Amino acid sequence: MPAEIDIFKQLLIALRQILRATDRQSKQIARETGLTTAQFIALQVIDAAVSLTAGDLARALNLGHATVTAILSRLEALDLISRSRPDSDRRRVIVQLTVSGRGLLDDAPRVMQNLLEQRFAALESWEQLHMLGALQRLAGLMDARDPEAAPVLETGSLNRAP
Amino acid sequence: MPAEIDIFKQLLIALRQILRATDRQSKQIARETGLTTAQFIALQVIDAAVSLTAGDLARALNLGHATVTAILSRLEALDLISRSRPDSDRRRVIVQLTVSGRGLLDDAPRVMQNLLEQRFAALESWEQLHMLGALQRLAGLMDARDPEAAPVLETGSLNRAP
DNA sequence: CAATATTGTTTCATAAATCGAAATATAAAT
DNA sequence: ATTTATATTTCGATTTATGAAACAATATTG
Repeated sequence: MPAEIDIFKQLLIALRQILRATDRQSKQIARETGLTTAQFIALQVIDAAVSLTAGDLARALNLGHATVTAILSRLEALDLISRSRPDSDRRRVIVQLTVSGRGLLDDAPRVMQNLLEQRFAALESWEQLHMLGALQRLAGLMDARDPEAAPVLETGSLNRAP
Repeated sequence: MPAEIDIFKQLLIALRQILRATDRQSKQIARETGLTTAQFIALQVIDAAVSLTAGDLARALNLGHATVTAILSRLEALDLISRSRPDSDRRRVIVQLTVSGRGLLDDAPRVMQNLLEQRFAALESWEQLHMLGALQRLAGLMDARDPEAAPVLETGSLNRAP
């Protein structure tokens, strides 16, 4: 039985490495754009979503509503996002990128992601699929609910606009 | 070429799912132990390392020295860690878990990790290796340096004590 | 219809995280 | 002995983060 435990430990080690790399990346890019990490990540999530409310954002970031309100206020003051209340339900606040916000993201030096993309593209096709399968499987396993229900399109309302 | 891009996008989606799940997990456990997220994660890293200094910790967490000093001071005030200057080099501060610190980690409800461990253990052996291989490969790809140099034991001085 | 409950966001107060720059202390180098 | 480099802390200032309470709009239901 020691073998199984060891494999799991190694899995956690690899996972931590990935987490660390991702974290480092976010912080670096945030610094280069002049934003804080939280602000930059929020901006990315807003960009990735077709349409989302303040509450959606709080859920997506695992943050409290109050925290998100503060972050949004700063991003709004920087003219990177806009808030508006839809007539359909005037309690909601829908959040959107402004032109400046989109510009910032477009200009953001995505060196790390591009590097990963390049390296990934250099892999054999079968290995890409392999890796994707493994990651999706893992994501399913980490889901608090049914591990078999690993819906690829499960990101809240986070389907990128075309 | 659209196929390759799509696979990469899906990879990023799965990655974000994993990141989100991990984040949610950390926050939940931290709350249940009465610590903040930053404090709990720091404690985990300290635990995982055989021996580490304040600077090591800052590096491992991708945080500034000043930040780590503050976190350590709070953990020390809670009697969860201890600081000491070794005679060999009295500039350094080596950080260690106290008995209480170890106790807290042992008692911490690791439900999510246990859940993952269970589900992972339920996989076929070949699939475990599969997944591990894919994760290690990905971790290598995300390394800012040479992607081929994906040393499994590359965690700074973070090799868990036996 | 009106009273009530629910939902979504913001305000408020407070603690902690975060950073850069400067200060301090030790070690290493010349 | 000076100088240079390393390691941590202190200081000051902003941002993050949270829960509770306040508000506003919608939904429910009696």
